[in-house]
Amino acid sequence: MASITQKIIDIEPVEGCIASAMRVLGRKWSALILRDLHRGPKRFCELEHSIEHITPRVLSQRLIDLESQNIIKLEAGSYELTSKGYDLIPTLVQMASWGNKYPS
Amino acid sequence: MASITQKIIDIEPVEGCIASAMRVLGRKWSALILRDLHRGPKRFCELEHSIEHITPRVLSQRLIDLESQNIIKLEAGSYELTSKGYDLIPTLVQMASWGNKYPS
DNA sequence: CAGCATCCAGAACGATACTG
DNA sequence: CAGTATCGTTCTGGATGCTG
Repeated sequence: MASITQKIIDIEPVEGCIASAMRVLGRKWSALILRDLHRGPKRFCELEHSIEHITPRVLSQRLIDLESQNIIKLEAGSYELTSKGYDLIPTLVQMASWGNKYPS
Repeated sequence: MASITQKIIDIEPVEGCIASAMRVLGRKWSALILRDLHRGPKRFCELEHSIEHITPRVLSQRLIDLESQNIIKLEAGSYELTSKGYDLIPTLVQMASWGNKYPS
């Protein structure tokens, strides 16, 4: 009982907050970039190689998006997660576990 | 240390799983519809009224999407979450809590 | 009430080629 | 290496009006 109530309370007033997360994660490749950077800093070309099929144009766009939202930062030629970006990892884990339970 | 390693292991092999979740949550209004249905079954016009600014066309599209993915089902004139849809709530809560911590 | 049909504007993405 | 420039397509969603 309490847990269901809790969930409602958690979500109820914060639809804008869900939208905030979606602004970060809602575009193609974003989650993959975060997953990659979660393992450690990477340079542009490293990301380009580890994320199959992404084009430099889109990678560049996504990196600019994420940087402008302070999810990642460019440090000495490498991109790395900020703490704000790192805090998104639990959400990614949660999504992955759902996707794992219900493969499509 | 262990927790970081754990996270990497959780995410590493399942990029397709994150994509699965994004196919559900990645469209506009989807999260709001799930949040609403999480409180209980609702009819078309109830959703239409509780979700401000959504047009019937888009609501209809989203409902069809979600139903075809077995996230919701139509039961006696009302839409309700399936267990698959209900299992998405923790992700929504996680996203909301992130968005709450970092308001945009 | 519960949608569906049309039309349209803009965003998002992909392919390819090019530059400092 | 680290991107940027151009071009074209597809995808999305908003506006509006109609139907059983």
